[in-house]
Amino acid sequence: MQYWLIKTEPTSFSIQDLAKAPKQTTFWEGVRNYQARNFLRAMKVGDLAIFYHSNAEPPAAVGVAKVVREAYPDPTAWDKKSKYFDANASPDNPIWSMVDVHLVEIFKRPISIDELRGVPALAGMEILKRGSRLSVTPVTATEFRTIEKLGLRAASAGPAAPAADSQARHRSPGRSRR
DNA sequence: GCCAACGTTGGC
DNA sequence: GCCAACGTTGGC
Repeated sequence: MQYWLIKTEPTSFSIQDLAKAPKQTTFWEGVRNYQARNFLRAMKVGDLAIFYHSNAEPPAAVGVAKVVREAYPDPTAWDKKSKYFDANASPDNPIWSMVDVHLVEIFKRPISIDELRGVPALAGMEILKRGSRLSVTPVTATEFRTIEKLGLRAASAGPAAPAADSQARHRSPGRSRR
């Protein structure tokens, strides 16, 4: 049993999309990085993954998904109409893999990257490192449980609890670079 | 919109 | 096989 973190841009595919998908299951297609692909191939049925929204406001861990089918060829690689098309891939030489994942739970509140960074037990996580770009990374059992526990804890009363539709918040101008 | 970090590409 | 140029990612 292994734990993972899978990253997606919610404008492309969000955990809400997964909740609405048939059988709340989807193909995790489009991974086009060898290291991430190799992690996909190491996934076993029953493995659990933190579902993370990148390029979101805020970037956050938003739920948990479960691997329900192990790696098999990703056909979008030889679909010329797909944005994931790779001219070097073919049914005979798939190159890229995907897994199927099923929704386990949507967190009661998103755990933002800022909050994750504030948890000492999560300090070693790949996703929190500057310049981390891998869309699939392993996490330890402790990291997984720590994030899940935060996510399942009801939002505390007060302004810190973001409403589900607070996406319209815009960035403040003039932020200084670190 | 900016730009650091990183992977990939291609000339040599 | 090196490495500069280039493209992409993703937090800010």
